[in-house]
Amino acid sequence: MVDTPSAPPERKRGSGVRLAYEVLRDEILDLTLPPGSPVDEVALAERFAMSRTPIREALVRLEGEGLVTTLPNRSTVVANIDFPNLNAFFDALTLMYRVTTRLAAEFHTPDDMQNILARQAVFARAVADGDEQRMITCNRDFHVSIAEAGRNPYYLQLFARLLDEGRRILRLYYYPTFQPSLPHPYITEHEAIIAAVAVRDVGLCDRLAKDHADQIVRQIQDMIARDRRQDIPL
Amino acid sequence: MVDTPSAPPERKRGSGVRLAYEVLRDEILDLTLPPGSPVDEVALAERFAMSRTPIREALVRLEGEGLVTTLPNRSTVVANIDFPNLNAFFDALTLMYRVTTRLAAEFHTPDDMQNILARQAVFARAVADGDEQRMITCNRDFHVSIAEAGRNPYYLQLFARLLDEGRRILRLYYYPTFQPSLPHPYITEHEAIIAAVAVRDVGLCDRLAKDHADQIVRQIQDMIARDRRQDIPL
DNA sequence: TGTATTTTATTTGTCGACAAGAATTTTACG
DNA sequence: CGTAAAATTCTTGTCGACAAATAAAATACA
Repeated sequence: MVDTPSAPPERKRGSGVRLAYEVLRDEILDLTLPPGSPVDEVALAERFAMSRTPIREALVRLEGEGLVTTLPNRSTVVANIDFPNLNAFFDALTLMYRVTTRLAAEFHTPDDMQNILARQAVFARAVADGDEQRMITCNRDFHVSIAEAGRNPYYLQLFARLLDEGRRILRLYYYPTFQPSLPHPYITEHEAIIAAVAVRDVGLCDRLAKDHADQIVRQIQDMIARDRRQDIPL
Repeated sequence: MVDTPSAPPERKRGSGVRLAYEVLRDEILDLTLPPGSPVDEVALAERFAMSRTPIREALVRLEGEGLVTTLPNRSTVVANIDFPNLNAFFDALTLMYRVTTRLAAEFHTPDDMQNILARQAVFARAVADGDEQRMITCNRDFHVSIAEAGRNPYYLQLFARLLDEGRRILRLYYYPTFQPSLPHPYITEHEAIIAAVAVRDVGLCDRLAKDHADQIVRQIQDMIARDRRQDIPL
């Protein structure tokens, strides 16, 4: 570890919690920190070269978002993925796809459309590169940008949380299903959604969002089913 | 203030944050701490007879729920009610009423029904007593119990947050609209919802929940409109 | 007297340390 | 050799203190 041993705190005041929060959050969603793994405060404090106090505040924030679970007086662990309630997740995810896209059709501004198009371009590049990781996060960012155009912070927050949880699930079960050279179905679906939002066709947005969500849900379910078959050798 | 001056910390370890969190949360939703009022860490530390550290962790939690806003390196204040986006609030609230009641019809167990009936009884008692405060919180608890029966933690969390925000808004604008001796419309509406949930009539639940939500939204809008007319003397 | 600048004061963000509680290991005893 | 009790280690929850950043007050100056 080549860090600066004698350096005084080379970090801006107040940025400590955010740093720890963002890094931990990313590592949890990446599964770099797999579900159930213990989160040691002192180890993190050493790693980020800061005291335990900002680490704890970052953990409190992560607990509020359901990404870690704190056992009182015992260790805090990375939250498990709630498989028993997976259909609740699918249900909420589908609904949020629909309502955010509908609202985007109603309330988007020209700036929103530019933002959405930019995200879609980044996503398309990730698909072209065949980079699964970036595909997942860019897909998330694309739909978040649509939700932002819908201007409902309550939906936006829940939707973002659901998309993040989906990121964990996808990363856990991902198998390369699509040939990278063929046009990715998400690309064309995204383009259809963009067009429907642009012309403010609420009904069409609802249908397209539902189809998109259903496809993603089906994809995840297929991956899980395939995985389960391997797991259970009765 | 009759507190124990020389007493050593007469409080269980680990209960400090929860105590501060719950009290502050209640006072914010009560408008005992009105929106925009500053939250002084040292004053709270003295008041709760604890160090600033647990106070800060409670504030981080509250910030995660959007109940306080932290200006970096500056004071943290009780979050304002977002009037410009009030229709976003109404939209989300109505949707959550609908989906949670629908899911309750699908998935409720006998225990859930008992719980729901108990909450309704408590609510009815608050109505009979004409206690507006308890009416608001008991109404919240009633709908939360329905959402719990729906078994979707994502909806439950958002719904609870929306109902809490509604508690603040109602407390801000409440005028006694109903004669306490007459049967309160919410009572009969609740009873209709309970019956529809019990017989698992999803469609009826959806309609009743929507009507109920619409009525609450209209009530709030009326109160705000009445208030605005007084405020603006052009 | 009004404005700009320095000084003071207040409040936050962070730190190191200590004590309580739980998990683990060691010891005692059958 | 196995089980129960005691001691130890380890991690967390809390505390008091210090320094940075901001706000407020005081001072200088036109």
